[in-house]
Amino acid sequence: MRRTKEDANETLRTLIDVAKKHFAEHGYANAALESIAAEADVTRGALYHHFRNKHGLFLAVLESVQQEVGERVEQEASRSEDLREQLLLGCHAFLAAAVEPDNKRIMLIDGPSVLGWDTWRMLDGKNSMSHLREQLTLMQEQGMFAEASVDALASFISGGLNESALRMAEMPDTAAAMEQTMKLMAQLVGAWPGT
Amino acid sequence: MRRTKEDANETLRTLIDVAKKHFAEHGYANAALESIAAEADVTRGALYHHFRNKHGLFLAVLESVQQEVGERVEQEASRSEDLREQLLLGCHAFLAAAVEPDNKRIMLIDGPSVLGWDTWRMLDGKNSMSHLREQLTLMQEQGMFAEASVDALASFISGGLNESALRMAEMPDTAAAMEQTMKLMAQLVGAWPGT
DNA sequence: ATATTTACATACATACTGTATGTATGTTAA
DNA sequence: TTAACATACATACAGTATGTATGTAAATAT
Repeated sequence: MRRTKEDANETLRTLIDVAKKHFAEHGYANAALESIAAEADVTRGALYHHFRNKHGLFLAVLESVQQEVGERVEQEASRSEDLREQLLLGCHAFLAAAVEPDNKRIMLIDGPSVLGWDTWRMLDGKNSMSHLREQLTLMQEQGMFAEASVDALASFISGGLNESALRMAEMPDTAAAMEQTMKLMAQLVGAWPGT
Repeated sequence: MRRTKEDANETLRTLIDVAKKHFAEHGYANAALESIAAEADVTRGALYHHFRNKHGLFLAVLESVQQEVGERVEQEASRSEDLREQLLLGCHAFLAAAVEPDNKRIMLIDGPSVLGWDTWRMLDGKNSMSHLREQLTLMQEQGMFAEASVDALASFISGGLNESALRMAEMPDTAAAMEQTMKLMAQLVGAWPGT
């Protein structure tokens, strides 16, 4: 039985991967730890060895998802030197990542419900949300978004993007939906007074 | 035992009210039907007589909440003749309603997770969301929001408002938070090209 | 080489949902 | 007016999922 430390890390990652799939597919509530463990070729005992409880497992999954999405956003945004373009590229990357079935439900739907909004927000703050706020702050320092509160703006945009992603995911032509949403974002960012 | 039809209606409404409280306080997952039934002075048998299952009870609760919020939004919006003002008044009413602890979690957090986003969206579409879309359509017919897709815009604003409400609810000074958010909304709506 | 910790498995307790069935009361129609 | 039926519950039970306590073999530390 008992394996080496590396093997343990592998089962841990396997558990996260399998759990991610199950959470995305069935939702948090309907994902059974028994099934997850079985598909990872361990028993629930192993799962409870690596994670405190179901919440802990979900937290690990969400962290992994958010980190990956955050990296994609940052990477795409960095392809431009223009602040406004950076923001738009970042939003595009976020939307593209968020509509993926594996990410959608975990990030946007079950996340706040399972962990509570404040915890979810803290996690989000360590990833995509923090980039957004930084970017908006920079832009405001350049005179954009005149008197607006950056925090309020960041929340609004973040929520708007989330809901847009969910809408996009339900539409038959995702590409067209993306274009609609990005055109809207461009108008929004471009039209702001004090630009 | 057995009561009249009116008594039955009363227990039904009591169940919804008590359930609303429990769902808001503990969240859907941690609200026990046993406790809800007990506080309504019936057994779970009565609950299962009136509702198909826990989802059914939650659905009834959410419908009640959304309808009430929708009415408040519509009423406030109707206090002006100006399309833009109507929109802002409606948003203000929505935010005011959404930050209330009893409504927040049910509407904005657990709703999509418990019922699935599509079902939640359908429900939302019968209430606040439909008003928003109608309003935006009217405004676009007057030349506002030039080329933007009304659907995409409605989703974005709706999501933005939801997230803003959640942020506001966490802030110590809700009134100040409301002002920030409304100033932002006003700028957003006022600054749009094609106005 | 032995002790101890680690990485699991197994067995069990608990809690909650859902269902099946029972029962008393209201309702309706002959 | 009463018999037949429907309604509004209560009670008891089964199923399922989480979580916990304990056991065990292998790896690691001493």
